Amino acid sequence: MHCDHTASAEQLVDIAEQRCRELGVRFTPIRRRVFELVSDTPGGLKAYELLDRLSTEHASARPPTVYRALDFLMEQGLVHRIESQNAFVACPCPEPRPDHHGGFQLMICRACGRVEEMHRLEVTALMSQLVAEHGYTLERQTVELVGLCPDCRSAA
Amino acid sequence: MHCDHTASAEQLVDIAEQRCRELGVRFTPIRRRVFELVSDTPGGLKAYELLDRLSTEHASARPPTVYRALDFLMEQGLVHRIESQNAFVACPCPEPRPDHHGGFQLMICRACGRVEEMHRLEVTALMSQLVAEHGYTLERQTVELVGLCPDCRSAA
DNA sequence: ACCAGTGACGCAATAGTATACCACTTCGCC
DNA sequence: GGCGAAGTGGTATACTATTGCGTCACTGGT
Ligand SMILES: [Zn+2]
Ligand SMILES: [Zn+2]
Ligand SMILES: [Zn+2]
Ligand SMILES: [Zn+2]
Repeated sequence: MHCDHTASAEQLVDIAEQRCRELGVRFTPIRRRVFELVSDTPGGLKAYELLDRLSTEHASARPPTVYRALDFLMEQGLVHRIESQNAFVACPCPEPRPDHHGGFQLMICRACGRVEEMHRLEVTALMSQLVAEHGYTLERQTVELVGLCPDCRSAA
Repeated sequence: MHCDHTASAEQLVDIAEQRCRELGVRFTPIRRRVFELVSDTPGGLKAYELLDRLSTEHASARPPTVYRALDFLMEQGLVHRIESQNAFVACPCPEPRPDHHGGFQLMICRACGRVEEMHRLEVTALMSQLVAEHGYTLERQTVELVGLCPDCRSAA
């Protein structure tokens, strides 16, 4: 039920490559590099920060370059968008599943920017029930929880 | 526990005015008009749409004009931001409370754009528990649920 | 090996969202 | 009336994201 989310950035890249092969989609050098950069940044990366870093080694990079790569990675469920911050974070799951795609929760430290991802079925269940009470169906959930992480809390 | 959310736009404006008086903050003509425009739009309004509408009657309106008004209204809890859409929606609560401020959930129809607001304590409780298990504190939650409303579902 | 079809990329322009800054006015208070 | 704080006008700019089009590279079938 819980996957462990302890994979290193390198491991995530290997897993992503493997996964793309299985799905028959192309993990091109640009996509790979973008995924590496996002994976290396625990707090998530803004698109133009990403562009800056990518530019240093890939001079022809432009906004569409990074947005296209991010769109691809999001479609594969390898990267998620943090809506409340216009930022992008790598999915830490070693084995992203389809049901996970629209059903994860992010926990964000407002002090240090750490982001942790959860995918708790109870949350999805509660949300489904909630919307059902109003006659809605649930297709996608955005859940972003902002607070203080243990480290920052004890520092304060 | 549940407030009814059936107030008309006019009623919401009156309530907001009353509320600002109580709090000792100024419900200026610009702020009032922005709140009216947002309240009149059930699916929420984008900032520049709002600017367009405001401009027709208030020629000197500029982006800062509307963002300042929106910031004020959000501080008072009269308007919420829909993070996943860069849009703003009026809080339908006749009596917004402080605990409500960071603890509401939005249900959004992807077909017609309707937005309904809920503030269910069970959700906040579950989120608090969830983050507590990871040692975090919870200060603010963004919960946006996208799906089909009853009308759009039966139409499909 | 050849070719057509598709998808990825390079590149320029533009659309859309939000803030910084400074001057001036209005308000509430003394 | 004088004062400080808050609100507004106005300009500029920063930040975020998409469109459109031409070209190139990979893929699959022949
Ligand atoms: Zn996971
Ligand atoms: Zn922290
Ligand atoms: Zn309410
Ligand atoms: Zn609908």
